[in-house]
Amino acid sequence: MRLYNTLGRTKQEFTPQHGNAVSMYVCGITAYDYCHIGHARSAVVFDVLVRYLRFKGYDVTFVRNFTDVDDKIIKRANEVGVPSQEIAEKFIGEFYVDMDALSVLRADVEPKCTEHIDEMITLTQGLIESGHAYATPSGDVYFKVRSFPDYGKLSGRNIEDLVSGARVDPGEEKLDPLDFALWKAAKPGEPSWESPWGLGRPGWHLECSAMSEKYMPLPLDIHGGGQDLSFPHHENEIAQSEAATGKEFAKFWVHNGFVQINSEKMSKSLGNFFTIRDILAKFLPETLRYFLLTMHYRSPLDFSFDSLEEAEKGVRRIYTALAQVDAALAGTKWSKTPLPQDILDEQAGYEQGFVDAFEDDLNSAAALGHLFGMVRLAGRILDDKGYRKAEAGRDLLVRIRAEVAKWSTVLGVFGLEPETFLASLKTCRAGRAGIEPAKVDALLADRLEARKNKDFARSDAIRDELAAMQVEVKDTPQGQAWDVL
RNA sequence: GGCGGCAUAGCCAAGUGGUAAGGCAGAGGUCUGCAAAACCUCCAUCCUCCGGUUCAAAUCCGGAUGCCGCCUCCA
Repeated sequence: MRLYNTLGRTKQEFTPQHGNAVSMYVCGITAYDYCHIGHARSAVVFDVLVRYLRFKGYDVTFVRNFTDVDDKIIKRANEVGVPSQEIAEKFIGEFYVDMDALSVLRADVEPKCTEHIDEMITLTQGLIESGHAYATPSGDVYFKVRSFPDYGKLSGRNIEDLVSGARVDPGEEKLDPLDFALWKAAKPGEPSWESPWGLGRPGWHLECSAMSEKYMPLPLDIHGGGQDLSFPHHENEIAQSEAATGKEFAKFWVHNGFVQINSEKMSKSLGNFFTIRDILAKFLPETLRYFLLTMHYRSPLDFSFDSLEEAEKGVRRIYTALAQVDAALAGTKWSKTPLPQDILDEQAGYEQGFVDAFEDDLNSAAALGHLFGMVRLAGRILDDKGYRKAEAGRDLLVRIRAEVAKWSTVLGVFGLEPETFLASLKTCRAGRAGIEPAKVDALLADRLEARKNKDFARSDAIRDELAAMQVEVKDTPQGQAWDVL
């Protein structure tokens, strides 16, 4: 497959270095708060990448870390008045709740920073010995950026450009403003560990270098993360790891685009901030996951509840079609009517298109287009009285159903029983609209009575009343049904 | 100031130099007591603007305009 590599800024053919094995490291969360929609996007994007690589038959080792000691965690802990480790553990637990809801698979290894202090100390020591880092009198250790000539190769910056933006905070003892902390001397009230430089804790960038190398050989096949991490976090990881090992750190750098609100960055200070829970209070997890896949992973994604509602309609359309296909396949009598070749060709085209889309830089948005094509084709078969009862028509529906099932394992969407999903969706939408099902049922009973008496005026009046409640009545062969308007 | 990204129909959105996927909305139709739902069909001669390269450009190059991101913690 072709993958966009930030290192080089081009799509490149992805081939694992060692046969079938793929090593992939993705920067996980800093556990200090509930996950927001941006975390959801990153998690889903890389989840789909892992699922697709496995689908292609690769043996993927996927490592995703937890940052469980960090300034933000400590700050939060101090506000609440509990140990920082307690905050980290709580939000790691909450991370799993959200990710499980979104069908994001667990990584093979999920290392925590605090469990790899020794590795980080060893790495830092090595960097000091080789002249790439230095300790200060107060017990900090900094990486000497100018000792690493390739610094800036990922983000396309050169050292001179960076000088103007760099700054030294009061109290720092950097030899050069560009240098960044590998190890921070302990301050009162902070968690700390023994080290050759006294009590302290690791800097943020260090952990990914230490943990990725521990679990996978360098160079990594793929290193991923959000676009914002490319500088300075990933740049610093490269500097640390390559300076320490002399090996290339990662072959492919994959970065997902940001989630925006009204084309602006989401941030707590702007008040345009949505957690995964905020969204799942109103929408099904599968709707959110589908929504995230309707845009290419590198594009900025503008989030709004209106777009989510649109996505919800899309998911419903697919599941509704699948339910109808399943119902038709329950039939038993089949004719010998053949299907025209162009219909078979069309289906083959969608199947190929789906693969091609994923092969071209994980283009889930294009792939979903082909899925809709298949579903439309199924609709045409079902709509044709001859085809829907023909063996050839049945075979095509079976083929479409199998294709959807196959891709649902990659997308992590459309894998449920259609009727189960549609029932959940109805409950979800009714809840959002504030509809009381008992009240609806009572009115429907009255309407049924009126219809038995052919009192259509009364029947229609009740229908209007229900419509005012956002309830839409449908008269089906099986009787009355309702849905949310 | 430095680095980078994006501009495609009413809205969302894919698009790898060869003649504009898909979704939502909208219109027509089938069905229905009438509806709704569902399904079918239709819906951009054109891709922000101006130049250029090419037999051929939404796609490549140059310029303009607008929006956004990174350079400080950030998915």
